[in-house]
Amino acid sequence: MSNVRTRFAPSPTGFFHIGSARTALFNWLYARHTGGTFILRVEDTDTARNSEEYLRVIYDSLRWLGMDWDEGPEKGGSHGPYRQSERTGLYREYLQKLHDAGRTYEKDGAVWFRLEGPRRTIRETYKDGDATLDRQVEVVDAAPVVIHDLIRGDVTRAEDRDFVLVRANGEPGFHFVNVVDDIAMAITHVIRGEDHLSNTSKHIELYKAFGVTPPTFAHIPLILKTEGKGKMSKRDRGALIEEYQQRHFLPDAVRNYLCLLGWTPGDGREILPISDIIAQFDLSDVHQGNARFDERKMAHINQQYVRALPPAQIDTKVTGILESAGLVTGATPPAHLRAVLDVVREKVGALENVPTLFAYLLRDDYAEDARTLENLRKKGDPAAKVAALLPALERLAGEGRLVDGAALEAVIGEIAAASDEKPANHFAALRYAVSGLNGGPHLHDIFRLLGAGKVLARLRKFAATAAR
RNA sequence: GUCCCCUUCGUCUAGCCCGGCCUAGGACAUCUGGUUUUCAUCCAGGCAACUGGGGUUCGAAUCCCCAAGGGGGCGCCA
Repeated sequence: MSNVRTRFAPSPTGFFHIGSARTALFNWLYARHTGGTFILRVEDTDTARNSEEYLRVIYDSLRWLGMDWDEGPEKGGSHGPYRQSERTGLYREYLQKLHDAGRTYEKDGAVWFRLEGPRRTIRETYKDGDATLDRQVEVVDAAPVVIHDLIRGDVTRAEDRDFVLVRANGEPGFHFVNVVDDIAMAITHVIRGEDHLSNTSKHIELYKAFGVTPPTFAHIPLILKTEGKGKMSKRDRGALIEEYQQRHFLPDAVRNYLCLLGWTPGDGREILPISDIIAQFDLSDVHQGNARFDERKMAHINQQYVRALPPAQIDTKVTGILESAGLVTGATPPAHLRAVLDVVREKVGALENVPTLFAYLLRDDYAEDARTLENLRKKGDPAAKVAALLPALERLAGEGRLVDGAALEAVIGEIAAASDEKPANHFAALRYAVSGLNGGPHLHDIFRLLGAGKVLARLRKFAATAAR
């Protein structure tokens, strides 16, 4: 055990952003690495965007990614309550301290924090989105403060304007509650996104006003859009953790990838168990530059994790996915399901593709890939090929040898040779006729799983589409 | 506009702190070949970077300065 106390302090917004997940992760990792305490605190001061449902999203996402908290909502702890909406008494108390120290004043119904230093009024242009505003503002020549940052070293910055502590509607503002709670919860390390770095001088001013030594800071790099300008926003593809849950990514894989965004394991491995990551993780090794999100790399890592899964676990996951896609029901014969799983297991990469890749084994109405058909037609009408093969295959079926790979190969080779073509095209035509796809398990495996009746029915149906 | 942070292959990065072992390494992506009569996997190989300019030094990706570029803050959002 150590005295390290980190916290993740999200506000309930209804979604869980990948940047938030990574911030939570680094806090969690550092706490686990040091044997410290990881605290979850919900910053729900903005009552307008607050609901129980939104809180669930946070809890579920954290748990899905395997980040357990030692103190926080649904867990308790000695520094609670852990929802800011339940801590108003504390904020009143701390506001009084600032008031008594003469560091507050009221303006437009809000309570402001008074910076110390000479004041003057300036006129400035300020960019707000696309608009450029021209405004008058009172600035303060406050003494610069130093932010001790484990990732960026000492950062010196002078805050130059007063800020709101309590809004006119009575709700305390972010900077104020954030600092008060970090003090009250005895947070030792504040690990957050670099977008907070400039605001940290406000926080240092508050710590000074309270007469409290600030915690150690660690401002981690941001996650940028895959393409284009700026950081990942919730509208970007891949920005929300929910998406990965829905797409059946493995949480361990997502978490592993997130670790790689802004940090590199010292031993050179990229894919490694969380216990090894915890052992190696340190804030001083976190990068300074922002990282671009790359879903392809995450997909690759995910695939590695899927392939490393024990067969029984793959089966369980695949079955669940097939069930939720309506492909496997109570009516599905268990023996058939087992046989399907045996071939799926060998072929599976991304779990999200399982339904589209294997529907034809479980149902007669399945999607056919138009591009595959198009490509096949470039090498001659595939339906004509199937029609040419049909009599021989029917004969094979009659002998019960349709699933015999060698026999199948011999028959197809013979017919192909007769028309002076490569057998591969005939294989592809048959495959398309029974699966609507251009790849998958061995043809004789597909035939075996479908059974001669279905195979011949599908072949006849497809052969009938041959141009005359 | 202003303040703060950052800058190695297309992307994530190793190396940088403690200059020479860097002909700059790995991974993803991509391309080529092999395995698989398919697809996926797997294997082998290729393409590809020290932002620019000054300095310091016998020697700089590594140290210093400037510029440019990127990111973020400047809200009675968090």
